[in-house]
Amino acid sequence: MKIPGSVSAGFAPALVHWQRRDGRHGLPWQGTRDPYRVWLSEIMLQQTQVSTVLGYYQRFLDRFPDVHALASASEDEVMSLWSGLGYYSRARNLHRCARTVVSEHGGLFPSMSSVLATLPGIGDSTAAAIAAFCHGERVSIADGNVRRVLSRLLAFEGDLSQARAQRELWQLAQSLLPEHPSADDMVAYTQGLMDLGAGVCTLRQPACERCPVAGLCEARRAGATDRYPVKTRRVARRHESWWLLILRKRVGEQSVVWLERRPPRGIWAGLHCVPVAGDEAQALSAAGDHAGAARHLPAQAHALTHRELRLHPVLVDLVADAADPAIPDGRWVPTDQLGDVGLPAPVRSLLLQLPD
DNA sequence: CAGGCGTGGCG
DNA sequence: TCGCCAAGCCT
Repeated sequence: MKIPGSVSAGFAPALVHWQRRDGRHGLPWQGTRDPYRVWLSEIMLQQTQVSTVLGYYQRFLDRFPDVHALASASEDEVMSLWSGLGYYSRARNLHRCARTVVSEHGGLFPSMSSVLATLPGIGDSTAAAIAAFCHGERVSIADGNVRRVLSRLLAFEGDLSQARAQRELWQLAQSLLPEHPSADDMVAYTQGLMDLGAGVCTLRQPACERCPVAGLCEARRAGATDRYPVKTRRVARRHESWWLLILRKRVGEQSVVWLERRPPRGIWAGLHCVPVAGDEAQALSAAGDHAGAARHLPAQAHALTHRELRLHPVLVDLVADAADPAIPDGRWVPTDQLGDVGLPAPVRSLLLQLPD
């Protein structure tokens, strides 16, 4: 695809100028070139909105002020701080990445995006963001904002549900970069792409009247911003029912619940969780002799990207001297220490609101 | 390469 | 309620 000369010449300067005047400047990961802080923010922001990340980011920085602190932590502590943020492989890769940076790079993040992209959890887009923000490297990010902004700007007809079209659009993004940018230019340009996508060139009802490049936009000229980005594939969401077995007992003043570790792959991989069964009979059989005391709590829906879960919590109170459940790899966790383990969001919320 | 992987917000 | 998706990566 060929880019009109006016677009390739005008886009980057207009975007840089606009970002400096009207873009976002107060986010906690802005105004620094510390690769650790930029990296942490970029990982958290993968598929996650700014408003969601804010609280997690500050807590992480408070606990792990630098890459050494993070590398020295246990994986469980990292997971507990990540709990609720989702896409938990990001947290494990974050931890692995910190250890790799310390053990193989002397505690310093590599500068070049191509080297950054070899680290766990850092793909091409995140590598570009880090290198552009920290060192002004002339590389383009390729996130959802860029795909939407550029597919409209160029009236790009490729189907972005296919990898090939995404690669093609990324090439176009590279060709739209400022020609001879200073480091500050690359920071403003990269941030500008994100700011434009997040606040102006939005999915629904884009605010073209506030857009600095509306005059260059092909979709706008055709009055067809809603046709882009082109995406055909739909997400098929499977419905499943899960029974959550909550085993609880009193130990002195406090109560404890039985948690096991989720398998290393799949949903909530590696997190702590109450035992999960595929149907009611299995759940009650896991409760063993105590199944008679089972209380069925209200079912709740929980949507994941590819599945729609219907969660059926079953609460069983055991006597204080009851034997441990015949479930491997589990342990009793005091309810007032649930904040210290990585739990899936619905499980955390469930355990925090148990009836007496 | 297509599919798997969380959660919350929005219209 | 439902579908879509948000600063994507890994296998």
